Formats: sequence, structure tokens, C-alpha cells
Amino acid sequence: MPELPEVEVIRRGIAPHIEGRRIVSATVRNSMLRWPVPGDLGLKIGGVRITKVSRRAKYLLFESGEAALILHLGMSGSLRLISVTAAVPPGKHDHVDFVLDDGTVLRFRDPRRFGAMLWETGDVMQHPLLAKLGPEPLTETFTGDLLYKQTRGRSVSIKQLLMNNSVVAGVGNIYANEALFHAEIHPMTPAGRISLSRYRKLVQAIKDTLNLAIEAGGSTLRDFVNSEGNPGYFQQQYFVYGRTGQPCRKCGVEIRQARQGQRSSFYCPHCQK
DNA sequence: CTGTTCTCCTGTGGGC
DNA sequence: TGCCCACAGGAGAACA
Repeated sequence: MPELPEVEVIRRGIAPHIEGRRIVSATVRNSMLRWPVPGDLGLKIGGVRITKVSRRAKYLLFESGEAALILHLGMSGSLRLISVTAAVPPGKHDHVDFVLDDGTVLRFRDPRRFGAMLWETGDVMQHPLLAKLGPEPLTETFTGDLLYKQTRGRSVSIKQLLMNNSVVAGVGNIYANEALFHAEIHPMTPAGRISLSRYRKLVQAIKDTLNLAIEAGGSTLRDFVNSEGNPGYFQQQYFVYGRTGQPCRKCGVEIRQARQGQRSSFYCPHCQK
């Protein structure tokens, strides 16, 4: 699933091919994503020049002067660029195509259709999906001091807190688990009972794991044009995620799995307290 | 406000 | 080899 690092790597991969280009047309074959793709998307986006491809949390934003396309890859979404000469026929789950003014096609595929594609005029950051997001984890506004202040008196578990996008944007299940392991914090610890120094360590762990993943993805990044599969997706060497029953990479004790809010948590019972 | 539960969807993998 | 089914999960919506 595309986590924040994958989305960022995808953004970096496609931006050079899209920024400065005009979108000639859009073809929507299946509009039933998480929310319906606007029926008049093609009319609205046709002729629009994309000046910038940016990211907020796990949302990709294709910005023009006065409007923006908001794109979320959900669980199974992917983007690929197809050159005009390749003429690849769309597959079953290729729901949307954008034709650029150089003939390139940007194709959105999403088998599970948890993704989203919306059009917002005006200031895109005022869109309800984006307006209430917390700080970006990789910016300096996201600090241990902030998390500490924000969590006094709160009983929610730290793992679930990290996955709350209004607290910090775009930290998903994998990186919440991984960061808690590196910070040596048990995922079920109530957020209000964690000290300032531990929050500082946790925030650093979040930044480090995300940055490491982005670097790993960037280093293996292939060209997005005419590439098969899902360029931008990459398999990380995880410390706890998906490693139930396997030995902890630090101490050898078996990694445990538990359920927190309908979501799997993975942790080392020896390293994380 | 807080915290919890529900919901959308389909590919994958384990069991038999 | 084929079939069945639990499971996975981002995150907004709904609810207590």
C-alpha cells in the first residue's frame, strides 16, 4: 500500500513529466472511487496547465493557478505515464486517463477503489479533506514538544494517536509501528503518559524512518514512462511490521502482533516498554 | 471534544 | 488443482 514515502517518491517521479504541461483531456472509465469522480472532470481540467505537483499527507495535488486536482491512491492505487507511441490499452482497473499536451497519458489504476480524485477550485488547502490535517511529519513544525503538549490528559494509545491525521499527517500503520519500535515505546502506551523526552525520541524516529524509506525508494526509482508494474512502490526491510513470530532484529525475542482499532500492531515485547 | 466502530473494495494466501 | 473465505487496510463518517 502506498504509504507517505511511496507517495513522495511517486510525486518526485512524475513531477518532471507533468509540471508545466497542459492537460488536454480526461477520460473517466469508472467514477466509483471512494467518492464519485466528478462527472465533468474532463470539462473542468481540459486545457488546464499544471504548474506544480505537490503532496499533503498522502494526497497528491496537481495544482494550477486557480484550481487543483486532489488525488489519493488509497490502498491499491498507482500512477503510470505512457508515452504517445506506446498506446497501451487500458486494463480492468485503469479507471482514469489524463492526456497531456505532449501526448503522454497519465493513467490511474486502483483495483480496490479506496482512492479518490477530486477537483477543487480556489485554495486547495481549504478543501475539507486537507484543512484539518496536522503538521507534515517531515517539517520542523512537527516536534516532540508539540506532541507532548497535545497529548496531556489523553488516554488514546500512542499507536492510534500517530495514525490520527489531525495530530500528524500521513503516518500510516507501517511507519507508526516501525517508529514506535525505534523509539522503544510500546504501541499500547496511553499517549498522555509519555514523557517529553520520549516524545522527542519518537518524533526523531518518525522522521528517520520516513526519510530512510524515501531515500530507499528514490534510489531504486525507475523512470515512470512506459514502466510496467508499480514504479514508486518498494519493499522495505521492516523491523516489526509483518514480522509476527520472527525474532526481533535487536534482541531476538519473538515479535508480537495485536489488534488496535481494527488495525494490526507489531512490536517487540522486550525492546518496547 | 474523545474515543470507538463501521464502511467502502478486491487481490491474496492459507486451508482443505 | 480448485474452491472458499478470512484478511488486509486509509481514513472519513457515524455514533456513543
